[in-house]
Amino acid sequence: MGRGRVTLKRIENNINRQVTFSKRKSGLLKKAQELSVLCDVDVALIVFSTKGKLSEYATDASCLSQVSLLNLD
Amino acid sequence: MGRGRVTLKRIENNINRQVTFSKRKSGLLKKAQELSVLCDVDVALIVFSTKGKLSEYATDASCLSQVSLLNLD
DNA sequence: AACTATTTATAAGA
DNA sequence: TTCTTATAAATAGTT
Repeated sequence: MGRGRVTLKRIENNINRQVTFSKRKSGLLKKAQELSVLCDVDVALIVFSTKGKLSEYATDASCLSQVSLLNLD
Repeated sequence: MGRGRVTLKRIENNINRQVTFSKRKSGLLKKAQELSVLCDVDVALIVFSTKGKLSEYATDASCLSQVSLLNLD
């Protein structure tokens, strides 16, 4: 999307990678929420960074609490 | 997207809900994979249906194997 | 952090 | 239900 086509390859520039991460993480969370509401299903999504869990989303609280535990190891 | 705007509300028509579920699940999985590759992070995504786990995705195999176990309860 | 040109996703339709 | 197409939504590069 945007001004150029996406190349499925690690973004080497640290700044650009961080910016893209922030933008796309938001988009992914939104899409997950939409799928859940529109189709009446539970969704669990966890995005890790090299330093640990950064973001999570789930429609079912109990499911999320269980999934979250995975990152505590 | 598409021919009309999205209304964040459960799709009541069963056929339409199934079709939308199939399309959007694919899109969500693709986006999750892209985020992982572009930004070099691990992502775990699970989509449940009322009848059980339907789809999963994770960049880290060990993470996925653990997450998958959650649905066996 | 905002903007906007374009790409991508997708709601309807065939 | 797989393919097409018009259009909404996401977003890459820019400011």
